[in-house]
Amino acid sequence: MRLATWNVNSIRTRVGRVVDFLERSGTDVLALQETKCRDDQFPEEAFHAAGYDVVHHGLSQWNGVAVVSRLPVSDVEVGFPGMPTWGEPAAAEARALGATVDGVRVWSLYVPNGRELDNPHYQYKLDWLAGLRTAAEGWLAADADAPIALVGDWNIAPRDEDVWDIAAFAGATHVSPAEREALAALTEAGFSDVTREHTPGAYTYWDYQRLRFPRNEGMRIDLVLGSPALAARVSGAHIDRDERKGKGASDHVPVVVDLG
DNA sequence: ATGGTAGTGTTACTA
Repeated sequence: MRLATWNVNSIRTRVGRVVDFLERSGTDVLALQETKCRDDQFPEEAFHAAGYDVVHHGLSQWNGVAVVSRLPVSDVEVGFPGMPTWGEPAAAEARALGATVDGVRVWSLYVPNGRELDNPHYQYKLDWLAGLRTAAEGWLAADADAPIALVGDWNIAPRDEDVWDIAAFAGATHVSPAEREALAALTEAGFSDVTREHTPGAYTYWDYQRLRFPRNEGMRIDLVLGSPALAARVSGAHIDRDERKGKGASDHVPVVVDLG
C-alpha cells in the first residue's frame, strides 16, 4: 500500500494538482491537511471520477483534514479523544481525522502552528500534542500490534538539520525545546519517524515569501510517525519535491511511504 | 530599505 500525506493549502484551489499527483504517483491513501473548506464545499466529484473515496472534516475556511482512498475506508473518527479546544467560545478545530484502510489506522493531523513563543497559540500547540500523545498511548495499550500511522503537518522540525539555518530560527516556534520534547514524547510512546532515513536532507515545506524555494530554504515539518507494527512494514519513502514547482503550488509537498 | 506570498473572504486573519 502506498500512503502519502500533503498539506495542500486549499483543496478547492489545488484539486487538479492533487488528482494528478494521485494518478501519477499511484498513491492508494492520501491524508490531506489545510483543505480550507467546509464539508459541503469539498470538491469530491473530481476524486470520485479518479476512483477515490473522500472522508473530510472541515468547519470553516481554516484548517480542514481529509483521507482520500481508492481502497475501502472504515471507522472514521473526527478528532482524537481529549483533543484540546481553541477560541472563544472554546471549540474543537478541524485538525484530526482518523480512518482505517486495509487494516492500517491512518490519522490525518494538522498540528497547531503556535505562532510565537509568547502567544497563547503556542501553549495550545503543546497541549494539543500532549493530548495526542495520551490518546496514542491508549491506542497502543489496547493493541500493541496495531499498525497506526500518525501523518500530517506537525509544524515542528525535529532536529536542527531539518531547517536550512537553525540560526534563523532563534526564538522562533517549530524548533523550540518544548515542541521537540512534545514530539519526542510520541516517540517514547512507541511512534517513530519512519521517513527520515529514506529522505536525508530533504525538506517538505518552503515559505512562499523571500524566494525560500529557489534558495532551498525549507523545513522538514511534514512527518509520518508509525507504531511498531507500522514501522516494520515500511519498505521505502520519498518526498515529491517537484510538487513545489510551478504556478499554483502548495507551500508543502507530498511525503510518500510504501508499506509492504 | 526592516525587504514579501498565498488563500479565504473582506479591508482582517492565518500561515
